[in-house]
Formats: sequence, C-alpha cells, structure tokens
Amino acid sequence: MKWDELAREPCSVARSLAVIGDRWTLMILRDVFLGVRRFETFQARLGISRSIVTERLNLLVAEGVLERRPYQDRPVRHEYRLTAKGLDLHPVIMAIVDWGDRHYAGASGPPILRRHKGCGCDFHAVQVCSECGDPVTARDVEARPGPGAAARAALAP
Amino acid sequence: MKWDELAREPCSVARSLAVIGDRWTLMILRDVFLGVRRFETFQARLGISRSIVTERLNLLVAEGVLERRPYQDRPVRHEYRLTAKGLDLHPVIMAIVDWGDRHYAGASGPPILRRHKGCGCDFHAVQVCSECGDPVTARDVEARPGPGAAARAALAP
DNA sequence: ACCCCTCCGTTCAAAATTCGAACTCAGGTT
DNA sequence: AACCTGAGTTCGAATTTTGAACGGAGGGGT
Repeated sequence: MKWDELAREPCSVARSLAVIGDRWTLMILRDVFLGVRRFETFQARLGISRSIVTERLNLLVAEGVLERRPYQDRPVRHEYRLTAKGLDLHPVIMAIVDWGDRHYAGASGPPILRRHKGCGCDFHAVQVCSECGDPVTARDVEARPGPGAAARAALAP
Repeated sequence: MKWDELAREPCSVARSLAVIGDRWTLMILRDVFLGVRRFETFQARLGISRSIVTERLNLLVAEGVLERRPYQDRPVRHEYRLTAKGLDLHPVIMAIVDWGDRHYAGASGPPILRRHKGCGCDFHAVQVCSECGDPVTARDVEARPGPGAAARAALAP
C-alpha cells in the first residue's frame, strides 16, 4: 500500500494517519499545542529541512487542521493556528504524552507538567467510556464492523 | 534533527514518536489491537514491503511493546503479542480512531463500532482529568516545565 | 521420492523521500 | 549601503521504501 492510498481505506485509523501519521507532522502538532505559530519557530525547534516544514504545514492547512492567517502587513506575515478540527486532535497528543511520561520519563519525572485549569491539579489524561464513564482498557473493548464498513475479508486467524 | 535523535529529546511526545511515530508502525499497532499476531497477516493487510514489516516488528520487540513468542514447533513459528507496555498504547489508538470517526467517517457512519464490555454500549473514547474526572480540552490545559526537563531556551514569541 | 505449499524472513536494484545548504524576495534597521 | 528577519523555494546528495525475487525449514499429496 502506498501512503496516499491510506486515506481511502475503510478505517478511521488509516484515514487519520494519512493526515497526521507522518514522521514530523505529529511533532509539529505537539509544538502547535504548546503555542508555536510561526514557520521559523517550527523549523528551528525541530531542526528539519525547511522544505519539509513547508510541505507538512501546507498539508495540515489543506486538511483543515491548521489555518494560515496574516498577523501583519508590510511585509505580510502569516501564522498557523489550530482550527476546531485541529483542536480535536488534543486527545491524540495527550495520549502520546501520557505513554511517554509513563515509559520514558527518567527517575526525575516527566519533562513537562500539565495543570488542569478546571480543578487546578497537575494531571494526566485518562480515557473513559462515553456511555458509562468508566475507564477503558484494551481488554474491555469488542470491535465489530460498523455501518461505514465496506465488505472486506474476515480477519485472518 | 535526525529521526533517531528524537529519543534523546527531553519531551515525552518526541520519545514516544521515536518508537511509534513511524508511517507504518501505528498501522501495525492498529492491527495488533484488532488481534493480528502473525508476520504474514501484517504484511498482507498492509500491503507493504516485507522488509519494512520485519524492521518495524523488530523495533517494537526491541522496545518492549511487542513480545515474540513461539506458538508451535517443527517448524518453529512465532507470533507477536502486546506486552503490558504495548497495551498501554491503547488510548493512543483510540484517540486516533475517535478523531477519524469524527472527521472522516462518511454519512453512513464509522467503519468499526466498539462495544464497552463493562456497560455493553457502543462507545467512543473520552479523555478526562485524572484528578477531577472532568473532560479535558486543549483550552483547559496549562503546560510548564516539569522535574525531568533539561534547561532549554524559552518558547519563542 | 518428488513436487508443491506455507510461514517468515533476506537480498538487491530502482524509485521516492529527506537532508543540507544555498538562494530568493520583500521589507526593516543601522 | 550593508545587514537582518521571516517565509519560503531550489536542487544535488544521502537515506528510505518499494517491489520482486530468493531461501529455508518443514508439511502434505501422490
């Protein structure tokens, strides 16, 4: 399978990854959620080729995850901001943060603390069931084809 | 920045992505969480180069996300199963699923439904604060350097 | 014995992607 | 005039990924 065919798979993971599943795109999104908005800042923080920054930002804008808007004239400069669709990616980043904090933080603790403004506490993200509110683990979930599924061979043994 | 330098960044997102942030690794993990365990099945479902499957599975085993264990002798055959560390990635996959369901499902609905065994309902994942249990959105979070942070230049303006 | 099949890889040339560094362009500063 | 900044673009070289063939250890049928 080629990368761009992913978007046409009948699978929400595949379709999401076609947009955000790139090597550097998730790093750019990390920075966006930390408040970075400018081309130069992305490039400097990530230390990657400028052409890659250009390409990834363009894709995210084309997909409606980021919005490119001018913040000054003469000379015109643009900044990249999260759209509502982009803000919906927050749980993805937080889930990744949580896994990293749990398995790759050193003895001194996580490199970044996050405070929940609602209660004022430092927290980590917990995933719960939308219906009953109980925490969800991998063992608690049963998957089956849904209404948007195309006919497809059964899962091999 | 080169890809393998990511692992040495003082950032949980970077360190996680050094392991799972690859084009195909997350697709392999999707399949693992759906019950796929065998080399042939990964390769057939993803339709990618066998050498990539080999390399990605080896990395996931080396990182302790998957475990390679024999399931028969003569000839010896191995299967790949999630370790406890691997099971901890479930929220990451579920967060990606949720975003895809929300923004890329067609009119007919999501391609896969997931039932929570605890309450028996079809559900989607919701992220809540570990301390107060309220849902968390991007706007509710304030990040600041934590104990594991290295000295680093302040966030550019 | 002989031939074909399965599972799990390895090898290797060709194609695609990424890197690094230089270049552009529009305007601002000293 | 000379230099600086922000936001890219260009392009040859280095690295990855692909596709397709090959290998090997055993199983099954005839």
